[in-house]
Formats: sequence, C-alpha cells, structure tokens
Amino acid sequence: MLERIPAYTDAMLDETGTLSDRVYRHLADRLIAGRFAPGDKLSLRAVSEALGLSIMPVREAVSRLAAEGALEVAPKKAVTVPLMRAAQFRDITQVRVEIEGFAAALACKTATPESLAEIEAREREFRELSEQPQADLAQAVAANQAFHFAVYRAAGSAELLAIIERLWLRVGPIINLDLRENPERLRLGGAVQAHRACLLAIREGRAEAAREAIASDIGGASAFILSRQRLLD
Amino acid sequence: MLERIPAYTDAMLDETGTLSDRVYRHLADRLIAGRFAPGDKLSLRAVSEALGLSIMPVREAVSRLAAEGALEVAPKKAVTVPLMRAAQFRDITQVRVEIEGFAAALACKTATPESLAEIEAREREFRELSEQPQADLAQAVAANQAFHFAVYRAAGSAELLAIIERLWLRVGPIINLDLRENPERLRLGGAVQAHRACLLAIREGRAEAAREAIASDIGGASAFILSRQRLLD
DNA sequence: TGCCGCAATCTGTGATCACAGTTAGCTTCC
DNA sequence: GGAAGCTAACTGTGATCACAGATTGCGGCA
Repeated sequence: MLERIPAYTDAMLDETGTLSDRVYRHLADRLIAGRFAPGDKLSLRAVSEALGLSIMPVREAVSRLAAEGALEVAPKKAVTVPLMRAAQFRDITQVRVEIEGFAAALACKTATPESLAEIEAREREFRELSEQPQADLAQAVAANQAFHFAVYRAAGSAELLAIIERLWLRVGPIINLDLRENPERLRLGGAVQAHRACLLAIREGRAEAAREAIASDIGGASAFILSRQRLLD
Repeated sequence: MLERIPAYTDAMLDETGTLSDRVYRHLADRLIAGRFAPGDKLSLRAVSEALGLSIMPVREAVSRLAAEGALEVAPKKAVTVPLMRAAQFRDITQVRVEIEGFAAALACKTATPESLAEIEAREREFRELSEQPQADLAQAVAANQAFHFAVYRAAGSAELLAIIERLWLRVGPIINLDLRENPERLRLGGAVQAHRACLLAIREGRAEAAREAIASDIGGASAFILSRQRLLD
C-alpha cells in the first residue's frame, strides 16, 4: 500500500522518459512532500553528483521547476526553495480555494464508481493515520495529498489537475514545515472532518457542498499556518 | 501606442535577464500572439541560429515551455506546437471560463481608478479595431489579449495571472489560427459586446456580471472554433 | 513508372569545459 | 580579541562536442 503513495517512491528509479524528466519528477515529488524547507539551498552540481549524473539533466529539471515558481534561481547564486510572504500565501490560498473547490464540485458530476472507491479508500487511510496518537507526519502528509488528488482526478480534467499540481508544488514546502512544527494540528481533526464532508458530498452529488468542504479544508489549514508560522512580513 | 502591445515587441531585444529568459519570453509571446500554428515544427538549432545564439538558451526555454504544455518535445524528434483534440479544447475552455471568470469577478472588488482606466483604454482600442472593415487580424488579436490581461491584472493576484498566462500560451495558436481562417468572426461583434459588458460590470462593481461577460466571451469564441475548426477528432 | 531501401541529414539528449559573478572562510592588520 | 579585506571555492550560464534515434529524399530495382 505504501508504495502507492508518492512520497515513498523515487522517480529516479523508474526508467521511463529522459533523465531530465526523471530528475524533474524526483525533485517535484520531494517538493510536494515537503522534503525541502522554504529557504533551503541546493546546487546543481551537488544534486547531479548525488544522483550520479552530469549537471545537464538537473539543470533542465531545475529550470522547469523555476518556471513554475517551485524553485528560485538567480544568476550565479544558489538555487533556493522560495520563501513566501504572508500576502503571497494569502493570494495562493484564495486561488487554491477557487480552483480546487471547482475541481471538487466538478468531481460530483463526473465521479465514477471506481474513482469514488478510490476517494473512499484514501479518506479512510488518512483518517486512520490521523487518529493514531503517534502519527508519522510524512506519511500523514502523503495520505492527505493522496486524498485530495483522488478527488481532483475524479473531476476528469487534465488541465485542472496540472494546474493544481503546480499549486501544490509551491505550497508543499510551507504546509509541511508547518505540520512539522505544529504536529498537534493533525490531531485536531479539522482536515479529517473536511475530507469526510467532501466524500459524502461527492457520493451524493452535492457539488456546492463538496466545494465548501474543500474550501474549508484549505482555508482552515491556511489560517492556522498564517497564525502560527513566521512567514516573511 | 503599438509598442505597448506584446505582439509587436520582441523579448530578445530587451537586455534584462539571462539569454534563456529572453528566448523564453520571445517564444512565449509568439505563441500567445498565434505566430505559430498547431502542428508547426521548430528545431533547437534553427531557432538558435536565427537568434544568433548557441542552442543552450533555446534548449532551456523550450524545455520550460514544454513543461507548461505550450510545446511538445519527444526525444529525438522535432519540437512541435501541440495539436489539440476537441475534447481537450473543451476541457481547457471549461477551465478558462472558471478561472478567467473568477479573475474578472475579483477585479470588480480590487480595481483601482488606474486599472479601470487601463481597461477602458484597451476596450476602446479593441472596439475601434474591430469596427474597421479591413481590420489587421494580428493587431486585433493583440488588442483582445491586451483587454483581457488588463482585466486580469486588475484582479491583483499574481498567482491567478501566471495561471491564466499559461492557459493562453496553450490556446493562443488555436484561437489565432481560427481567426485567420474565419476573419468574419471579428466583425460579428460578439467579443466587442462581451468586453463592453465586462467593462461596465467592473466599473459598477457587479462581480457576477463581470464573470458572466468573460464566460460568454470565452464560451462564444470556443463554440465558434469547435464548430468551424478541424481540431483532432 | 512506381515502390522499396539505404544513406545522408537532422533531431533532441547528455557530458564536459570555460567563464564570470557570488559567497564564505581565512588571514592579516589594527 | 575583533573586524576588515582578500582569496579560494562554489554558483549558474553559455558554448561546444559526441551520440543515437528519427526523418527524408534520392537512387536503384522490379
């Protein structure tokens, strides 16, 4: 089961696609899973050495991630995981509420028995992980991601999915850093409740309720982060 | 005045940023402005020669555009401007309606006198161009883009703007190809009316009306393209 | 005359090298 | 002992070369 959760796979191991593609997926997965903290530096040469490659594929991968705002690269300076100002975080949150809420609403109309079963399985996994007193944080983050993307995939829009993936690439490091510093947020159960509400809404085809459930999930986490986390400003 | 319209500037000429950045903007501008048709091939070496550079900056720029779906690059095959299936075009249209509609609604609440004046100026330019019997198509497309982005900029969300730019990168070639083949669409005035309705809505702060105006603009053009254009399938 | 096949050319991918600007640590001087 | 300045290591950027697979067009054969 664990193998299916992105945080526990390494894109470098599957031998499909070019080296650049694999490095891109490798870094993207680690960013979404929060394995990098905002402000972290990484060097093309260091990464390429760690991966046993020349710097070319790393260069291309980093350049793509930079184009999507997932990394920042200033000429002749080290590549960094972006720091985010509070205003920027509020902006991206508002956009996520709109877009991910729309995807959830769409999923109500397009969900198939298969995708619904997938959503239910992910909901259960996340709930069970959250209820454990000593939850593995990395695992919980991955399970949360798995639930959300099960919903978004059910919407059946490749365009929407790609946009949402890019958004998660940017907020991944922040959400994860916050959860690491405030693990009690998991036990408060806000996310579990929102997921449950979302699941029920999709099961019953109530689009507006699904949108609100996702909005409250995202909004709740963001409000918490804005209150606790020292973002820039 | 014309210098302000992106289609008539060349990102290669401004000397800010790295060569890769400039090539990226150069190609992105040309894609949005529809200077490439779907299915067009381009070669790294040809582009780099035309620009008087080595292929490295072109490579990075193309790689970023490919990551955003604006170009397609299969290993050892020529880079191509993506062909789009009708289903894919419908998908991207639905997403544009939602996201660009949201941006317009947001603009109603965040517009300043300055941004409103900018929107009004762009609306007038596009209207006057459309009313000419022999409208320059490329100019009209650029003016349409200028109006839309004046609205989206007024929404004050950098995140939203970046997402919308990526969407236009993908639909640019298709919309432009269609207009070239069916120039009469411009004279039918659907776009002019929708723009006017959007402008009035923003001026009066009617968010829902602004959203509907943008939705009808996008939806109208897409319906026309789907009926006339031979997309794949 | 038409079709098959080979070869020259063109494709992106990856590695390596050179370079200039940045950073950080050490030395030296006060 | 502390701070300033210099140097050495490290940064991404760009160019060039080598390679293998795809494409294309020409020539020969039927």
